[in-house]
Amino acid sequence: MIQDYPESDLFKKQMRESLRREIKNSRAIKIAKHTNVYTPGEQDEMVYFIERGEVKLLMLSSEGKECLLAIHSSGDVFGELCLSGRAGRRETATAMEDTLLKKVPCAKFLERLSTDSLLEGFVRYLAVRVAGQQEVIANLVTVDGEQRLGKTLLHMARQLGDKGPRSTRIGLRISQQELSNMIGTTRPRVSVFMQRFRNLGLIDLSEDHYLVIKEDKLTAYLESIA
Amino acid sequence: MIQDYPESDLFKKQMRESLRREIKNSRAIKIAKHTNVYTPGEQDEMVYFIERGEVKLLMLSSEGKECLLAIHSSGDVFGELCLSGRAGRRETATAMEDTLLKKVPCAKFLERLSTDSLLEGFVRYLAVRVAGQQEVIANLVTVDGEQRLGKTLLHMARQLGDKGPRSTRIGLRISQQELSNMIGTTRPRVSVFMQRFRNLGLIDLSEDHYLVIKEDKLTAYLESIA
DNA sequence: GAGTATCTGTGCAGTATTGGACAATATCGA
DNA sequence: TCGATATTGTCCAATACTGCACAGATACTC
Repeated sequence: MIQDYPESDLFKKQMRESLRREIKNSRAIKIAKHTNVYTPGEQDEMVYFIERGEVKLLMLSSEGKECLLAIHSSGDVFGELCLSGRAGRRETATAMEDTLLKKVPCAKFLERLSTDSLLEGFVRYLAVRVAGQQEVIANLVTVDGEQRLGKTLLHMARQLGDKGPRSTRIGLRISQQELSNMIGTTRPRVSVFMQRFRNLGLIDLSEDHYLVIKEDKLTAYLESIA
Repeated sequence: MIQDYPESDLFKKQMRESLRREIKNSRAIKIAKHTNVYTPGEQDEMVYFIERGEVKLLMLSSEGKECLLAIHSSGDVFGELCLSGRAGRRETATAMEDTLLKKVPCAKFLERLSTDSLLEGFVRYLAVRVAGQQEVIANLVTVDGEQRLGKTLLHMARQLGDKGPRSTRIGLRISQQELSNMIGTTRPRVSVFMQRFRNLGLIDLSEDHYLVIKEDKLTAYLESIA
């Protein structure tokens, strides 16, 4: 089961503050909805910080099928993989809404972490990332589409959701196509599963048509069909 | 396409040396073939260094299906995810052959990296790991079983193989069952694909029955069916 | 070196998934 | 507010995959 990482949340906060010190005088970049921040092969070597908006990371296969790797929202950092030392982006970063970004050269970012004694924290943060991705990989390998969709919804609820007492609302539209590109099935399939979840009361739509996830119920259901 | 990361290789060498300084006086642990180094839930908080042998990391789904996440061989470090700060292992680490390990408490490991000024290098190493896992995820989501098997073989050739002029020999038996647990298909399926690769001369068996991979040909074939 | 366990090749029936298509709905932009 | 665009629900035929089963080949054990 996917869990919260309070230590990592703490670090993200510290990283944010550290980064804000670094970028407070730089101008924010406006990215219009549906436009790219960077594309594969580009060598911008920048780490981005989201002031406002949402950015998704996509990877395209040689046949043009796309995989949605992650959705980042305000306060998040992305593009940090230029730290790997490998030149050239491997993914596309696209704004899902009008977005305000600040950017820092990757070397500067590392320097700043170092001077603020946050390198250990960043190591911890990356270790959490690796662990999380291992879980995603294990899910793709071992469980079926319905289960994967459910877990992905839970994961997004935790990451992007506004937590209520018994449910979590996701204030961002994510199409079935996008969901299918995260879990590796077809869009009609996602439609059927979502329908099923809805009928079972595991998820819901708010009046303003945002997705509401009943975490407890959905978790219980997923365990029951495991 | 999966690529080499020379920077990361350099760091791995440095990390190895640093680690050896830390552990040179500690006794190595013998792990017999097919026995576990650690299992899910265990809280050993250790980072392991492989002196000799091979260790595989497995993750089990609730239904008991297993996912093979990685194979590490001599000179590698594993178990470093205890750095995430989250208590308890999430995977099983199993020796594939009789193996000699040394271990360091995770806090000591971090301390050592810090005193040897290797934290930045470790950040880079982890960034490479995250990037590599993203690629694995994208493959699982976007391409079919044959393609995934091919890419996995190429990946293993680079990671574990003895490179020859035109081919790479993998000096470690990996069963079809294990392969199927890496790529998320069934064993008979892997058998068919392997047969096909063999007939097309993309892979081979050495006289001593080890797997030989013709990287160029296999790469070309995978692109041709993409 | 015989016996046992494991691994591989193969076939097949049943099932799940894909990849269209299309109408109905919801959302966006001017 | 209306028309254009994107998203969703649903269906269906073609196909890919699963989950067996079993014989033959290999590798391991004593």
